[in-house]
Amino acid sequence: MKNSDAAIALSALAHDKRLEIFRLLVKRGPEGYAAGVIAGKLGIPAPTLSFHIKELDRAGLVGARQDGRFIHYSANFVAMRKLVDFLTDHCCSLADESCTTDCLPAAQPARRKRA
Amino acid sequence: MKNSDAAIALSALAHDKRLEIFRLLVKRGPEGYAAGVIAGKLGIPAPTLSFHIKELDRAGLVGARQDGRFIHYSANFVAMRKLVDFLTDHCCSLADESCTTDCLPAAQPARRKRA
DNA sequence: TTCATATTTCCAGTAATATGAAAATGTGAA
DNA sequence: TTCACATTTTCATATTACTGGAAATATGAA
Repeated sequence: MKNSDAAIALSALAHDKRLEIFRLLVKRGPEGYAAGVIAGKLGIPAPTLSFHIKELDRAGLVGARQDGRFIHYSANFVAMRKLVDFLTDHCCSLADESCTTDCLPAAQPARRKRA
Repeated sequence: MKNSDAAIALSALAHDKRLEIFRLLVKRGPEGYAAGVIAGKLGIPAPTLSFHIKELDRAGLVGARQDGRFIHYSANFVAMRKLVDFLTDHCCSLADESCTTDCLPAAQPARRKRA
C-alpha cells in the first residue's frame, strides 16, 4: 500500500459522519445497508450522505451492490485490514532492545457463529 | 473512545506528510526523533513540520520529550492501538452467519529482540 | 553576556473540503 | 406510458486546512 493511498483512506474516515457511516457498515457485515437506510439511521440528508459515501467509495473502503432501486453499501474489510497493517507496519523495526511495545491488539479471528 | 476523538486522530493522520511522520515514529520506537531530524529525513521546512507535529500531538498520537535544545517526538502506541480497535470494533456484530470476515490481521506481538 | 542552534508562532495567500436545496437520473410498479 | 421513489449531480456558499518566509522564543555553549 502506498503512503498516498493510505492518506486518501484516512481522509475518507477523517470526518465525524463518514466515520459513523463506516463503523455502521463494519458492524453490519457483508450485507450492508441501502443508502437511504444509512441516511435515516444517522440523520443525514440524502445529498450529504451521497457526497460522503462517494468519498468512502473513492478511497476503496466501501463497496456498492445495486438491488432494484436500492444501492446497498458495505464495508470493504480487506481494505480496512490493509489500512490497519499500513499504520502499524514495521513497528519498532528501527528501535533497540528498549522497544517492548505491543504493536497490535490481540487478533479477533473470524466470527464462526457457533460452528 | 469517542467517535469524535477517533475522527480527530484520523484527521491528524489524513495528510501525506503527517502520515509519513507518524509511520517514521512508529518504526523508530519509544526513543523517537528530534524535530529537526524528522524535518531533515522527510524534507519538510521547520515551520511546516512544527504545524504538522502539533496536529499529531493534539490528536494524542505522539508524545514529546525535551532534551536540551532538542525535542524528541515519538509515537503513542497506546493511542494507535485504541484507534485501530475503534475502527474494527464490533466487526460484523450485526451480521448473520454469512459473515466470515477476518476483522483483524494476525497480531504482531511485542518484539522481544532475541530475549 | 553574547552567540549559535532548535523549535515554534505569526501571518497572509492559496487551496481544499463541507453543506444542502434544487434539479437530474435511474429503477421498478401500475 | 405515467408515476413514485431512491439516489446522485449540480451549484453557490461557507468553512477549514496547508504552506513557508520572517520573526519570536528557548536552550545550551563560549
